Amino acid sequence: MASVSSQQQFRYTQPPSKVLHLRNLPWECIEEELIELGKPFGKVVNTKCNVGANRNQAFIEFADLNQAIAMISYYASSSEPAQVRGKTVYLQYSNRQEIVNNKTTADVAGNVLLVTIEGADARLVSIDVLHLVFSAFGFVHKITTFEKTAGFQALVQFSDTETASSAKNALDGRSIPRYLLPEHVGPCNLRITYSAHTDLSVKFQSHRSRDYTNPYLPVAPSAIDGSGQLTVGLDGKKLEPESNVLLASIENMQYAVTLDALHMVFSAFGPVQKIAMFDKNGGVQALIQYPDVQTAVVAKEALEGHCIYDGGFCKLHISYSRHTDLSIRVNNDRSRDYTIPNNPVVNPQPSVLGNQSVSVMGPTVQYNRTPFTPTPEHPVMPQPSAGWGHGVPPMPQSMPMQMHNNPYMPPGTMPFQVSPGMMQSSIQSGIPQSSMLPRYGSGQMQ
DNA sequence: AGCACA
Repeated sequence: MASVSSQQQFRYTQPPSKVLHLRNLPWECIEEELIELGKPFGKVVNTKCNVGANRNQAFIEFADLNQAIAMISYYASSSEPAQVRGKTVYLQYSNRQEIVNNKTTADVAGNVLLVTIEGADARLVSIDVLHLVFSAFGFVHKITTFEKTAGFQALVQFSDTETASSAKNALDGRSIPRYLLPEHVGPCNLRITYSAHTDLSVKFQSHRSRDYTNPYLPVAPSAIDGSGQLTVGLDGKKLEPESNVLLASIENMQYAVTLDALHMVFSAFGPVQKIAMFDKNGGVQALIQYPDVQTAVVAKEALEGHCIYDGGFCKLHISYSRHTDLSIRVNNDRSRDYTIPNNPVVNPQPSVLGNQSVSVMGPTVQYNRTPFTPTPEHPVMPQPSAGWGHGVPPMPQSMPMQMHNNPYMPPGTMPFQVSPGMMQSSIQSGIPQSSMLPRYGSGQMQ
């Protein structure tokens, strides 16, 4: 009933209303700014911002019609236009007499965000990139992704509303940093609202959903097979086809790297099934086999470019092997099949790590050592963890690493990059360090 | 730069 006549819709002079319609507002204008704008003329009793397709329109409602008239009259004759953040805004009477605030769930703050990834290549954004982006604001508990008519969407669960709000405020309307995306992927904007969810249900770790609080959650077969999904490394570069087998080459090998040392390093991310070491190009390389691609991905991302020992010694370079199952003919000091518990070891070497069991199944902690001084006998890097993924902090999750609250990068902050010195804390926390935080390109600001 | 209800 009472539909507004279409002739009245675009008349230049609307009949007065205590509701004013504002347009040409700056990006993501906030209710407080609207109140500030109207305050000199009267009492603003209601507002509605982020209206319209571009979300750059708004309404403000005064307590009294005369106050609205005062504001319109003032700016009608003022030499200075109404401005918000220095941007001229256009005012007119609304064709409605009151603001109807349909507070939807999207407006009610909660700890779960509904994220819509906009852009032609939105579905090429991997869940890992999303995790990285949102981890800048606090510990991300879970992420689920799905496709709806609205496009490619994700639900991102934080511990609390405050953390979720800080992420929403900083990221809504912004674009995912270019360097986090493969080169051929176009711009991807984030639209963020609150979800009514409080706790997401994640059954499997997969390319569609992750639970970073539960290292023991089974990995979905679909994730293991990759299903042709395009994935992106933490550095944003396109990866060669993922594999459960990693090829590690060791640079600057001042210390002999033993099979056991490699086993310890790589076991931090999951059960190592097989290792084969060999010489190539005057250096040492090794193939490390995990039971699944996921674990290998995590290990690669965490270890690439880092040194086994302090001082830049034994720097690892890791790529995916084309192998999927190594053939270990004999267990010796250069190759081993850890899936065969009692395989005789030929010419056994004294293990520098002591008498480790070779039973490896499941992410049980195998090297629960007290802190050690890094030496060739005790690689400095990977603290063994039962963590499934890089997003799983072995530390108490009730105390997620405190990131600085402002996600915007200070000038000069480098793009996401793991320097060797960060390695330890990166792995332990599972959360990017502040200096690794991505910088967010602003959405359209004008 | 021209009116919301998702």
